Amino acid sequence: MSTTFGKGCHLHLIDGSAFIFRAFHALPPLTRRSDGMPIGAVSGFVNMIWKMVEENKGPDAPTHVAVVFDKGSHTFRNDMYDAYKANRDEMPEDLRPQIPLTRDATRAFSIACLEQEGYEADDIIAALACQARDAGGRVTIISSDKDLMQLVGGGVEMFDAMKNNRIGVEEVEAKFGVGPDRVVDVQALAGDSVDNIPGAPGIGIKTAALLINEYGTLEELLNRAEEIKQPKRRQTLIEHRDQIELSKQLVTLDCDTPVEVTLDDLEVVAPDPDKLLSFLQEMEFRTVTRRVAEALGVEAPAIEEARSEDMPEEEQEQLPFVPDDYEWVKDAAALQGWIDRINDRGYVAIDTETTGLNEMTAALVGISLSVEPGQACYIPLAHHAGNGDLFDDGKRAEGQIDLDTALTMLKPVLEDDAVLKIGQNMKYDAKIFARLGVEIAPIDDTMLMSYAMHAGIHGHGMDTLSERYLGHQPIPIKELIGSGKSQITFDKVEIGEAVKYAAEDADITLRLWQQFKPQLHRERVTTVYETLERPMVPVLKRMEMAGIKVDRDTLSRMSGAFAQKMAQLEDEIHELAGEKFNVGSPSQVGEILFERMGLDGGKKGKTGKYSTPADVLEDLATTHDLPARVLDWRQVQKLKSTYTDALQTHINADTGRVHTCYSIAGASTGRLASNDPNLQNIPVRTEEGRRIREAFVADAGKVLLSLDYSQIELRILAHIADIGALKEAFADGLDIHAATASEMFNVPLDEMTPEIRRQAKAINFGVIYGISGFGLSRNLRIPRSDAQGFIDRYFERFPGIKAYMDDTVKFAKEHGHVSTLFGRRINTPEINARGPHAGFARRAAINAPIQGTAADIIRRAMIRMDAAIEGLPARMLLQVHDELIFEVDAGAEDRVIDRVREVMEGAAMPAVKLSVPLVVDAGRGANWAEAH
DNA sequence: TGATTCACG
DNA sequence: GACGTACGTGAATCAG
Repeated sequence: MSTTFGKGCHLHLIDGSAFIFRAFHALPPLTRRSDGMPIGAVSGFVNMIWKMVEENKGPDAPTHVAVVFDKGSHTFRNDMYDAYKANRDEMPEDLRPQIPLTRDATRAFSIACLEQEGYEADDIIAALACQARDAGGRVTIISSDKDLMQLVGGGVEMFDAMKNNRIGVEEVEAKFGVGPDRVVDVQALAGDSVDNIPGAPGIGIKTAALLINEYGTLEELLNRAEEIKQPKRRQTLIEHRDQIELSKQLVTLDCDTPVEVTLDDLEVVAPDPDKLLSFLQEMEFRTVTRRVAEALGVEAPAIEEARSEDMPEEEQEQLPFVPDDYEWVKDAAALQGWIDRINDRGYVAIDTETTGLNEMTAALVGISLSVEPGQACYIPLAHHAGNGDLFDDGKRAEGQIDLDTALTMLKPVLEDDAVLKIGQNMKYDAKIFARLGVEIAPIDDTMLMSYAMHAGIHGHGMDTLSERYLGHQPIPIKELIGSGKSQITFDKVEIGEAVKYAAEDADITLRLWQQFKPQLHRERVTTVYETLERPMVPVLKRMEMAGIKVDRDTLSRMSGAFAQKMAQLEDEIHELAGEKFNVGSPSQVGEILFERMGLDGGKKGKTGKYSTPADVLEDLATTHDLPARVLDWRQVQKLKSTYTDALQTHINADTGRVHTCYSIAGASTGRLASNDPNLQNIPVRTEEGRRIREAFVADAGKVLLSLDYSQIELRILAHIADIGALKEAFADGLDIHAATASEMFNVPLDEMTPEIRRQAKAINFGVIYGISGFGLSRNLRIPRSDAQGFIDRYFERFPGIKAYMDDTVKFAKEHGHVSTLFGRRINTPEINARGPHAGFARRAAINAPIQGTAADIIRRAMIRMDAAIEGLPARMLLQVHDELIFEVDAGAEDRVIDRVREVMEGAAMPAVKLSVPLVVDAGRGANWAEAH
């Protein structure tokens, strides 16, 4: 059995200590039910280890594996430098007792568990990685710690398990600006605040990389420090030479660290089910116990517990999933049996299978139902006998009910007010049924329930929810229909297989519903679900099915013109460059600009390629023609490919209209998202782009109306943060940006200049986004210190803003979420993270209540709109975050505008009484360009 | 498939 | 003291 480590072997070294800290900080505090012992970090650690085990089963599976931990707080580095890691916080009280348990967990998985007094995990990892590499094997270090990046190369790479990123030589170069072999030199110069490595004061990674690349090595640099031109750098390097050399010693990992094991000791061993499961049972990890047992093919041990009200549902015992138990409904009698059961119950989980993802064109293939966990059926309606290949004669498969018969039988139940229909993403099924003349109602939707509770934590697709809350991975659709070119439609799937897949979906949906329903109350989001999520389903269903008329000829003409212009620009660009290249390739553009032409400002991205975003090209365009032409080319190319070409393909053959699909649970803030096609990003900011809106037209004899909220987010900010000056300006109907400018810069309104107003406008927007001096300076293209000055002044004049920001962040840190004025919850799981994403999470938390409240308001307006315009010859077609588009009979415009405006302006009431007025602007025209 | 770029609010 | 930063989306394209 035992082999000697060598060529063909693959060693996985898991940075256990890093795993534990990430688990501890990423997860909510969790305690063992029987005795209250904190076990959140152990749980996260176990899940991560299990994930590594499960995900590394392929041909690239490790042959050897170890989890490596830090041991003790005193290492040989402290002897060299007593301030080493001195700024580390004490280990949190809740974490300390969990440390030994993570060792137990590792051993329970039958994985080697390594730690050595006086050494850090990094040292052991380094020694083993070197040994394995030298023996001709491959090594993957599972960690994202930059201190380990020096080891990369020559068969050693890293893997960031959180981000699922491989870290190879290129990634290291992207981070440090030098190869792995010189990483320690850069680290020695740049230092590290986290580990308290001093480095050279005033020198960061960028500068360090620059110096090392120029001089080759740190030693060479220090020896020739006198030659450095910049006086400050020269002085720093000479003065702090000792400190820099010490830093290098501190960060350097030693391949010769004595380790107490050999590589052969680390050979992968299959876990012993008894040992592993009894550990998991002892920890009382229900979900992972079940999952592991399932994977190992043994029965999960029971975990004793008293079912109690406050116990999270996801931890409760549940029935296994047994695909063979699902029923294939072959005739009307069997279907009647299910209908009787549904009527008895008063509810049913339902799912439809169709030939495609587009509800406007897909055909119904079958329906699945479930009324009790574990019990579900599939009613095939339009399956083919063959599999779509050459020998397929297109015959109907046996054992199916006729579609009309089935629908006639089901329609009374599906439309019965007394029977609740439960689905996952019900808008989809409701649209399919609507096309067949069935108006399904009332409904519940597990996707929307999850969204009300878990927005910001994870997605809300069925696979995610099932894995997370039922501990069960559903049969992947790919196993039935394949993927890519050879993909088949569901009607070609053999019915026996379809039953297992489709009925399972109904089963899962029902189980999720049973779990989520009481949770909504506990999480205090029932009102959000019932007033802001669920009612959107019929509203959006109608809008999407209505679609908007798009004139193909207009688009086609524009495409032609754009093609000509692109060709012309391309010639000019090649001429200017003196060679032909792909203008559509940012990296090739970068090479031309920054290498051939030798322009400054070239930045490389993660992939080591030049990056050439518009703002960079704009700067270059002031002095050169080529970047200006590239910008022009890109604009035209965007308009053509994304809009004038692509939109034509979305025109429905039957209706002649474009039917977008809104995702209700897509954006974490409560906004809708529009896709296939996205009609929320049709150009408007440039004259050329705006003309695309001319292709969105009203039907004959009709007119398009556009009504949009004026400055809704700033108004909400003024209300929430209670800014008197802003509220007064809104109440008086002033130009808000001019009023802000006036207040900030002491300029009377009648002396306001466009430039000053522009700056105030940028600040107003910046505040909504969680402003920073850097961001504002880049936006306004002014020095950072000036930008910071503006912000300081803004906070001084409107102190409520700063208070709002601080309070919001504080709330998020304490509760893990923020809320809108209407109670919508946006979770902020990253808010307590450290490192670069901390800033993102902070700004997102500041923005979410504002953006989310605006989203809630327009949702409320949309939900009331159908009743409000009933009897008027008008249909609501589109929503673009703060704008609604209607199609109305010519002549009815004024009446509709009055009614719609009233609903929109009063949409917050009565739930929230805003202290600022909401104002709605209206436009009308034969097309969207005119109406806007 | 991920990175880059750019369209919108 | 340095680092990297506006918030939220979807889609097309390049390149590996």
